Amino acid sequence: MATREDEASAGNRRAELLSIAAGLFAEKGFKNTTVRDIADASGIQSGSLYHHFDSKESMVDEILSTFQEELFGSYDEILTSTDGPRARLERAVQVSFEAIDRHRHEVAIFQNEADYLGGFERFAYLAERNAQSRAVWITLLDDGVRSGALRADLDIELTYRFIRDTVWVAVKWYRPGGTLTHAHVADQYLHILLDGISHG
Amino acid sequence: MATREDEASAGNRRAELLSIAAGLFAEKGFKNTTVRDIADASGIQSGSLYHHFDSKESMVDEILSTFQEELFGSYDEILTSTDGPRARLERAVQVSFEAIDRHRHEVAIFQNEADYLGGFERFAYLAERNAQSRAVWITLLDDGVRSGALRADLDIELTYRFIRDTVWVAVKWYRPGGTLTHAHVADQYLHILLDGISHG
DNA sequence: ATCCATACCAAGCAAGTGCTTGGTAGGGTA
DNA sequence: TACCCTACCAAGCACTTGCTTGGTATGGAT
Repeated sequence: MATREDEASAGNRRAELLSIAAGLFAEKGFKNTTVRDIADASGIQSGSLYHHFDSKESMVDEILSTFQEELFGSYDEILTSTDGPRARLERAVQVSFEAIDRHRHEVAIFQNEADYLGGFERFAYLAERNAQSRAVWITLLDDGVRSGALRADLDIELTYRFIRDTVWVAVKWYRPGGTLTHAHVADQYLHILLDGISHG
Repeated sequence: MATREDEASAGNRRAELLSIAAGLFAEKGFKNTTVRDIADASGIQSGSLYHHFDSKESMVDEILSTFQEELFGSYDEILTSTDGPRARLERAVQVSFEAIDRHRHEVAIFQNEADYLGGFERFAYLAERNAQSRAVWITLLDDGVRSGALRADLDIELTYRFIRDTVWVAVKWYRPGGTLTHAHVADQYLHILLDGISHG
């Protein structure tokens, strides 16, 4: 019978391999990363990966779905909070930059591969998550306009796209442990987004 | 001896094949597009591509370098113009959205593949172009702050990244011929960037 | 001592990859 | 007529790809 330690160590090895794979997928792209790349980086043979995982696809599947479950948990907390519209918008931005800080590989994979992977039935949930994310931001922006916190003449759809794009694309240059903290980047970004860069 | 018509028709076929390749590279990625994909889309055999081009790499090379030559020509015009700092910043944003409108495949390829291709000596110019682009925006932002057109407390480096990212990432969703014109998108974007989305 | 699950290796297969080769149809040139 | 250039085809080569197979070492449970 498997003890708790066995499962933990088995889970650890799985998690370790997934983490290595995530780094490679993020850096080189999913299709451009071979199972031999992952195996080499893990110090094992390529065939040995198939003891832990069904396929290369199932690896990226597990990486993405696990991450998204956590991220959308955070969004749900914001939507159900009692904070004001502006505070909730700020919180959503901060949470997103936190995600980039803590799960940059996962964010990068989602940004780079969602289009390609979305073509497979198995990854249909990626499109659903996209729609869910859009709903979150549109809600926050609508509430902001209705409450008077945001300009009434905003093009909500375009504003949503600009926010989404600017937030997530930061994964291309943000590096945890550098001089910029994710909180600082979020602050600066919110300053630009809310007040603009123009003088006065 | 080759007549002018021969060269034109030869050039046309080349350009046609390059355009088809650019569409596929943009849609599926460079590595993920096979020479057979390009050949099929062109209605010829894969081997026949090698009558026109040395390699798959040389195709994407020609696509990217041609586009960048044109784009940076536009940036140079802005830098040498006599307009004020704010007008030049607006013009740079507009020119960039025009590029997305007219050369979305090329922009998409550059956005998606610059990291991967940049690893090859042949594509070292991509990094140079990136530095050149950064110099353009930093100059415009510096001039803006010095002239008083932009806030004095701006984090120039972060602002540059936000502008660059937001402008170019629009290639992921902008489609020419849709309800949104590139000029409208540029206007809305500048409105957000310069004045912010906050009320008052 | 026996058993068994975990984690791995060594070898290789079928499909797909970029690219090469030898050849041909057709239209202009000398 | 003889020649040549452009644009292509048909076939295939060397290599890489994801994945499979049959086996082994290790360590804990019975």
